[in-house]
Amino acid sequence: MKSLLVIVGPTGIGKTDLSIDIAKEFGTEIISSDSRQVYKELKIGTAVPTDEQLNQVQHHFIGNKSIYDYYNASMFEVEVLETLASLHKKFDQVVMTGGSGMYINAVCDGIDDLPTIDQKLRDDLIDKLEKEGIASLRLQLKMLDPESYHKIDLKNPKRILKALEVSIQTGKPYSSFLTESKKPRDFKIIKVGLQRERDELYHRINLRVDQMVNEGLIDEARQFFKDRHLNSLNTVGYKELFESFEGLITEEKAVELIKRNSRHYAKRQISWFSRDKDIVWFHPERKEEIIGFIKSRI
RNA sequence: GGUACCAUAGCUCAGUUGGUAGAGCAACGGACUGAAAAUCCGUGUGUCCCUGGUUCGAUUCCAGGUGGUACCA
Repeated sequence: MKSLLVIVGPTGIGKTDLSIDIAKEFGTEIISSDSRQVYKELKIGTAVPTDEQLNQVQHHFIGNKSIYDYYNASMFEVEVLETLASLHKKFDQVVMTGGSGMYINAVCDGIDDLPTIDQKLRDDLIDKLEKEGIASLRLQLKMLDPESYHKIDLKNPKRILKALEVSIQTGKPYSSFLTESKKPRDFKIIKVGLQRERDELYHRINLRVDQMVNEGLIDEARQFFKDRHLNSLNTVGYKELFESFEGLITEEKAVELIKRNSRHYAKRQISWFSRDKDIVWFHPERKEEIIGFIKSRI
């Protein structure tokens, strides 16, 4: 049976290097599952693999979209399944690595089918949120979809917006679209998680941010200052620099915040992945053990 | 060497007229179904420098010690 070797872990843990080694070991290619590395304009701040690394192993889903495109986890699911099907014709194993938990889940378990939301409706709801406050949206949700109202986090505007968008556009409650079931996949999924001591991880993150700055992160961000409202640029490493360009904070402070926000991001990833009981955890330097583990499962 | 001041959370510091303590930042824990590097929720984590004294009780008062800072030599 064909398999997908999924390598996960927080930002800065060492996924890229290990994945290349694993892909070489199995003579295969890599699918990136990173919601920001898909944007071709964002290179330094998203820590995409170097040209040298990209030349060693064929990568997919890196720089294949533009920051001006609309993109989401469901689109990622569809596109990856397509790519994976064609890769599996050539390779028994394919590696997938990245830190975007929701994107990974979309590929491994699938997400329920929902309609694409009309941009006008989304804008109107955001407008309503700004003008009338979250309480107004809550009330509307309570009427349109009482089940979601009881289930979702009512303090989180994005959750309420999502449920409302779907309920309004389809005329059916958002909760009625949720099946709470996994989509079957015709390949085996093997999940490897990477972990290190927290201090060590944070040290690596801090160093990597300094390195990004040396490589020209500030210029890269400045280039897209005009596009700072785009969701694709609501990203650690860019949003902090935009604030410094606006004169709200110093550049030095921005770099400090990038480090802190990257650490916070890493923590959120750790929380997300630790819930997945299928993941087997290793230290990134235990390459032989990891390869042995994969071979025992395929 | 002398004098003065200081020593409280990871850091910077506040505070307790004697009843074991708090703020900012940092940190920690969690949620997550199409914007997810997003968004949201929760948590003080402490030999109050050490030893002895006074006291029912000392982080607080007293003495000595240790470390630091400033000034005088």
